[in-house]
Amino acid sequence: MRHFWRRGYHATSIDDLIETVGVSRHTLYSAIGGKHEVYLRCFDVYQDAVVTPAFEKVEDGNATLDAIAEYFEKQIALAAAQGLPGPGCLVANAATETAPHDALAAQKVQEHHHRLKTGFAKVLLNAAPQLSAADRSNLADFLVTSAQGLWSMSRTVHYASALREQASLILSLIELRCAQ
Amino acid sequence: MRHFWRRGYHATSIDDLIETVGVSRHTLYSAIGGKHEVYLRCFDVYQDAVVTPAFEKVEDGNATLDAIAEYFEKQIALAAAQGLPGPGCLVANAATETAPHDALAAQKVQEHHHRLKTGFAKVLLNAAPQLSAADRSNLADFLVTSAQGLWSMSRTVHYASALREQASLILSLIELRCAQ
DNA sequence: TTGATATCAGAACGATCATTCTGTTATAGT
DNA sequence: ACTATAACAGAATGATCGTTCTGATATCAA
Repeated sequence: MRHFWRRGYHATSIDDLIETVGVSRHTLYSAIGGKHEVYLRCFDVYQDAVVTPAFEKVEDGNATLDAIAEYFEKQIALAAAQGLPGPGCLVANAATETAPHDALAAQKVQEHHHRLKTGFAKVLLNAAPQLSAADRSNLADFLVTSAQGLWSMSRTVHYASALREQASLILSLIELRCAQ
Repeated sequence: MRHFWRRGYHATSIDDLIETVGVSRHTLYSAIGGKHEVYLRCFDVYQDAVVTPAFEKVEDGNATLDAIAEYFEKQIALAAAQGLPGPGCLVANAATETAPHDALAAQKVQEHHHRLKTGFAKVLLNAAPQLSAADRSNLADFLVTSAQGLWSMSRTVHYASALREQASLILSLIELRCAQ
């Protein structure tokens, strides 16, 4: 997963995978099936290992905008810990690299976006109940797109501070809109 | 350029290039140098052929927020004309695929981001002169990140309407902030 | 201890990759 | 018309790719 995450699908070879995991070629193929199957399974691993720890507070029924700030901050801190320019987000990377030509990867991306949107929408329902459902839906989509932009940026940027400023600006704009 | 744009660097082969362009292998290598050199030149071609036509109004000294809306709309219309899910933006794709492991590509991405930021900042200076320079700089960065997010989305989304809603929401948030 | 299962290291395969090289043909200047 | 230059098609090369296959080794229940 870490190889696909950092280097992408095409730039990761079977040798990279078996060398890092310490498993034999035969085992990889007999147990999982091949490179593409491994890739697809990585999305599920990524959800459990990376997305859930940072995002589950957002998915809590009583979350506020702070939970979104915490999601951003956790992912930025993770990126900084792994070294910037960093790996970004496995799913965001897949959205640009593989999704347009890989229906199964595209489905994993869609599922992730749906998860994010649902979480963001739940927070917006708490934070700005006066907004229409359509407005909240659009704002949730906006947050998904913003996350996509942020994690793309984290692959080219050298300082976490740039990402933190971006994240806080996104949230301040949301707050401004919610206060309307 | 179109191959790199749509399929990315690793998924594009020399055969793809010479077949599409109608040039011989020998000519490609003697005239340009190799795959990587072709790739790097494509960024310049892309600036002239795609970015400038959509963005030059933003770079005009007297541009308003409408010019940014027009930039978004032109790129969305182009994506829709090429078929969604589309190729997105060559530079945005490079930001996630190659930039982290290719210093020269990373430089092209940086130059593009700087171009966008400078254009956006110029508009903000006209639209909201009461804001501090730091605020305008942050908002310009935000617009760069938003563009990155939008063009990433355009590689997974099936309807241009989703992109148009996103673009208009981004602009409405900017307007809200500028009216403060 | 035996036998079945699982995992191992590594060779082998066909395909594709980027790149270089070999002749041949077209073009353009004199 | 002649010559030099440029572009051509395509073979050849060495490397790497994903995948399959082979035989050896380890694990573990009976």
